[in-house]
Amino acid sequence: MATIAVENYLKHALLLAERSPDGLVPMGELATAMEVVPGTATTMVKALADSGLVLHEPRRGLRLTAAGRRVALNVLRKHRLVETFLVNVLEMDWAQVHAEAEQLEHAISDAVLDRLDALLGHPATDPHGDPIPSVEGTLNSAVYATLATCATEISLRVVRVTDQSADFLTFAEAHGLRPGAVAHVVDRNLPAGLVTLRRPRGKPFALSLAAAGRIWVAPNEAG
Amino acid sequence: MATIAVENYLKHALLLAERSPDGLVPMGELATAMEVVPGTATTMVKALADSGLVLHEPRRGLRLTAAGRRVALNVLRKHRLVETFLVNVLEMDWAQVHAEAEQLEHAISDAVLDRLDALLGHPATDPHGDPIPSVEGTLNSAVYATLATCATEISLRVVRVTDQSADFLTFAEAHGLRPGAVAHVVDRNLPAGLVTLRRPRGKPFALSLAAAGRIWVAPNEAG
DNA sequence: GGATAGATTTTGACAATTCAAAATAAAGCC
DNA sequence: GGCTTTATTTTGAATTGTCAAAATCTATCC
Ligand SMILES: [Mn+2]
Ligand SMILES: [Mn+2]
Ligand SMILES: [Mn+2]
Ligand SMILES: [Mn+2]
Repeated sequence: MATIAVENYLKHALLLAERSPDGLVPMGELATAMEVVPGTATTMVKALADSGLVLHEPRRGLRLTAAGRRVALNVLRKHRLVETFLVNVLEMDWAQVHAEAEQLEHAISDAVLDRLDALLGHPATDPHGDPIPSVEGTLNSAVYATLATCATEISLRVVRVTDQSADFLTFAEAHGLRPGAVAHVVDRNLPAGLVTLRRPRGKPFALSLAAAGRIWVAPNEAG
Repeated sequence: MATIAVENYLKHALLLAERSPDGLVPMGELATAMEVVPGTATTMVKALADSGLVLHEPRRGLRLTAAGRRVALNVLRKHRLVETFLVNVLEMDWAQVHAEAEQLEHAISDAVLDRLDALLGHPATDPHGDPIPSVEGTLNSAVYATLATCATEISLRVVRVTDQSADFLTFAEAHGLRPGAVAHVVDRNLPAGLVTLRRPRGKPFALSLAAAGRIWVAPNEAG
């Protein structure tokens, strides 16, 4: 059985590898994600390489092996199904559940995972719109436009909020920016770094380009 | 924050202290419960004593302090509420849930605990009839008769099954011996070490005195 | 009252995970 | 090409939790 530390390293390696064209994860990025000093990441990556869970390319970075990816996807599936459970069944605040899931993802057995999945009706995404890996180990990695990059003056549907910080999620929630919400970009002022939004029957409000970039959107078919 | 190991030691210390008249837990019993060699228990108990969670009486045993008891009750509450959730909501096998709760009890925050408690309707006992400590830290330690000691030929209600092993629980379940079930002792043969039971509309069946001692019963008021 | 058996403690060691700080490699810049 | 900056690795040490085996108590039994 993978230890909690091993599960966390592999999960973060997967998330970073997904955002990298060639799947190579620099050591420093992993260390930052894990909130450890670089030397600690090096030590752990070497141990993971010895267990066949990653490939270590010295001074370049690391890659998940098939075995490592399998473990990482299982942990990520647990994380996101737990978040969905905490929000949909226990009615917890979506800004809080990431921290809870960070612990629970290591304590849930595959048997409990299956029951949770059934209870929730086999959801495809978690409360933030993050895709839930399937039991078979496939992960929907579709990329969308964001409020920082999408067309203006057309109706949009929020599909994903890619920031786990409680502050940001509370802000998003306060403005109704949850997956499924409808909105459109009224104006984008690049020099000022501002995006102005409006939701149906709502007042226009502004957010920074950086914040807008964390909200993924699709054209609103029904809009 | 107490580590997982510390939480487990304190929880087992509490369970052993509850079954001891003066609250003194011999080192060997703790070591056996924790499945470690005696020296390991000594080392840990000294560390717990340094943190003010137990009192170490060398060569005699240990006692929980108020602080240690508080932590232990919180872990036990998590354990038993999780078991209840797994059986009542996720519909898992009551023989399986102890092992699952053994992990989950360390991953559940107090916030999640509160929500679970509300979802379950503030239960007083878990699926095995084990009392769930209250938020305030009280633990119902009522002692009942067992099938090995109770009167014969009167209607009984099962109130508790005090064995966490999956094998025993599966056996009990197969004979309908869950808390709430009604049965009576047909015969008790001490030399043979056998107790013969019968459930309403069921065939008589036998079990050992040792097994019978793990099933707690009360007179069946409605019987 | 001393030998003995059983429980407990001590000692020395190891695995896992981490940090601080020094050493090294790579990449980019005159 | 040598110099500088930055990322990575190495080294030495600490912490937590564990075991094996030796040492030490303590209660009990002639
Ligand atoms: Mn985690
Ligand atoms: Mn999420
Ligand atoms: Mn446990
Ligand atoms: Mn129980």
